[in-house]
Amino acid sequence: MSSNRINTKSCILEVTWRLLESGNKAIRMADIAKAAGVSRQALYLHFPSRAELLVATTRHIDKVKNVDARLARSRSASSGVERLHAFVDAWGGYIPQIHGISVALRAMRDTDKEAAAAWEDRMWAVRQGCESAVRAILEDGYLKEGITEITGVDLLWTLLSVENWERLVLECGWSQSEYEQTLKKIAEVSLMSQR
Amino acid sequence: MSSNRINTKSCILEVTWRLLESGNKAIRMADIAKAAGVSRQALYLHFPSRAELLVATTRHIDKVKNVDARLARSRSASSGVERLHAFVDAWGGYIPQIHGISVALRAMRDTDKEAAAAWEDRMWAVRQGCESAVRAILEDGYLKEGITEITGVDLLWTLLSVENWERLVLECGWSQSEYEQTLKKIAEVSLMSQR
DNA sequence: TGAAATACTTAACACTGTGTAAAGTTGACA
DNA sequence: TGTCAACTTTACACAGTGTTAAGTATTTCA
Repeated sequence: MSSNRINTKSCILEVTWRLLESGNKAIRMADIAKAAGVSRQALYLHFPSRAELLVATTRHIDKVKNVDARLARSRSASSGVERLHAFVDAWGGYIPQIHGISVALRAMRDTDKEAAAAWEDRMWAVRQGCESAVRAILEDGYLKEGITEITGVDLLWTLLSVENWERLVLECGWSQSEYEQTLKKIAEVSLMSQR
Repeated sequence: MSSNRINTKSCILEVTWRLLESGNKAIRMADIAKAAGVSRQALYLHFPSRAELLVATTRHIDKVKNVDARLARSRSASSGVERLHAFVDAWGGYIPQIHGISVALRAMRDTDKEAAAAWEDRMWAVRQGCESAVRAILEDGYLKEGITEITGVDLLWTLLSVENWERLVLECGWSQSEYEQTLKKIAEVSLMSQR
């Protein structure tokens, strides 16, 4: 694991990612160091704190998984409903990839400002995606009566939360495609006027 | 605060409740002790651990707020849709009351078995409520095609999560009645066949 | 060849918060 | 008067994060 001198920093990021994704909550700095084959103190040579290591790990994952490209694809859809579907696919499909790190980041939110800011930032990006989907529906003239643009965004953003994915997929045992299909349907009937 | 000798234990429970509800996360044993006017060690004379103090506090709140009576009322409704509405009112209206303690309990879930079990227990009770609402809809013959009893329960249970309430009410700034009305509507269009 | 820089290691310690342990105080009650 | 219950005070163990300082090995470059 030490891969002598061939970029210890990215080795640490990879290992952190792997450990967090392993499902074991309560990953400590010592665990990461051990798995990366470096001393615990070496982690602090590369990252000032646990929170910043986690934040750097999310950025690393985003880069590897190319989240921008995923989300961009949803923006190219023409109609509102297509855009909605594409966004649910893009973000909903991304959640399982970042689930481990998201658990760790959320757990630190209460005590650590860095972590809180990083998570909020991430959620803000998701909200942007919701916003453009809802706006597309609005422009098509299909936004349900009684729903404003803002409440529609609030609603879609809430439906697509990581916590809801966790509950349905991890706790209730839904498959990823059941999750995606059902969320598309619920988003539709909640936001769009039916005909 | 010390209310000399007039039941220190319930004084501790009250103070714990008040502190958790104050919105400040990161309430420590020392904070509770100070607010209750006893030494930190006195807490351990009444409660074996922080987790068990929190669990006892939830039980105390349930007793004071009479959660059983609240939920029982929803069971007396005759039609499925009435039952659904009554349950959203009952549980949705209860969430703000237990929000503080729920944050603390969820934060401990990862590291403490007691806390995890207590929260799961609570969520199981909510799920029961969802179950009887969905079953009533099913018996009325109004359960949406493509939705089984179980997936319906999963869905309603997810919609009514504390996390969704937090997002809509605390983050998005919805009023409690907006929350309740909208959730009733979404539950309806998601679970019931429209006519 | 040798000095300096880089990337670590080892070891020790400060700090926070939980939980344990033991000895001392106070008031009620019999 | 003695004893019990309900505390208090003090001290410490333990885990995990983060800091500090001194030492080592390898590369770089003058």
